[in-house]
Amino acid sequence: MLKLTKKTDYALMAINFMSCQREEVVANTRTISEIYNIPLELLAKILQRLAKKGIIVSQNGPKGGYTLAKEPTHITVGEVIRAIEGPVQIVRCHEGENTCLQTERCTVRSPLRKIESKIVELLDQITIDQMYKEEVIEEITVR
Amino acid sequence: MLKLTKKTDYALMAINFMSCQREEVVANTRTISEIYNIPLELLAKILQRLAKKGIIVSQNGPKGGYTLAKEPTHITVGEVIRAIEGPVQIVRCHEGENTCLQTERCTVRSPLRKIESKIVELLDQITIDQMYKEEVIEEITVR
DNA sequence: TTAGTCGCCGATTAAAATGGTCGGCGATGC
DNA sequence: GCATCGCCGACCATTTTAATCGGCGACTAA
Repeated sequence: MLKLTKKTDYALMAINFMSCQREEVVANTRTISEIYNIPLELLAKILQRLAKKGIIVSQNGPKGGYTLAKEPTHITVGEVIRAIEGPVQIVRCHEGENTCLQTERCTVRSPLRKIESKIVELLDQITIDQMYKEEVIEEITVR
Repeated sequence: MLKLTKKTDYALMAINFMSCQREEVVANTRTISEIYNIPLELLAKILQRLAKKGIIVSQNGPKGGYTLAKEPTHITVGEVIRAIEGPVQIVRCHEGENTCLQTERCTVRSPLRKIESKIVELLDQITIDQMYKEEVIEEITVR
């Protein structure tokens, strides 16, 4: 269906929240989960994944939580999507791996891959802080 | 996961097949299903949907089948995707309809919609006959 | 130093979307 | 009129996604 998972939505919300905090203010999972009505355990997992991918940093112990690992101007939407969902693939089977029944005569895989790379290019151009500036997105171009 | 369904893959394969036929040659479901190893009943449904959406035309009776309703230069990838999957929505909930728990404070819907429209724009620029010309896709640009 | 807060992780269940199947009907050319 | 094809709705199977549970271990404030 060419759509993002809820996990990705949650991830973007959380990152946006952190980007609105002052530097060095740690955001804990519970707070974010309550503000946005996101199931706590689910959000916890998502944040852990983002931390593992180096997009956010965790701080343990009481008064612990998360902060952004880098400036909102250096985190791209594509990066977040890949952290949560893995690589963007609009068609599932790749050249090597695949065993789908259409393999031999598949006429769509290769052309769709090119379209896919255009989409990835687009997603990698948009940073978190740009997302919230209408004008900016209007002006984004993909070569 | 930001990916197309198999149905869409099948639809594109079928349309590509028809576009390779000479004008006025009807392609029947069984033939296409055998060439590409697509389950017959499933393909049948897909073609019916494409016909209903005016992308292909059906011809009933023995020796019946389908032909393209218009030139391959006038069928876009976006159009085919919408025919099979409905409107492209990278985030599920719309402004009006939605009842999701994050509605009140959702910070991602609106920005993601803008990205979505960029993707749609891209898909609507690529026609079936362009899909198979590498150079062309390389040159596609989204404003 | 220790208790409570919080992150970390794997396994499991529930819900939704997708893929694929079945059976009957209607049109039409031979 | 009958075999061949498209048409259609209902159904089941599979896969993906969403959400939950339970236990562990790290850290730091008191």
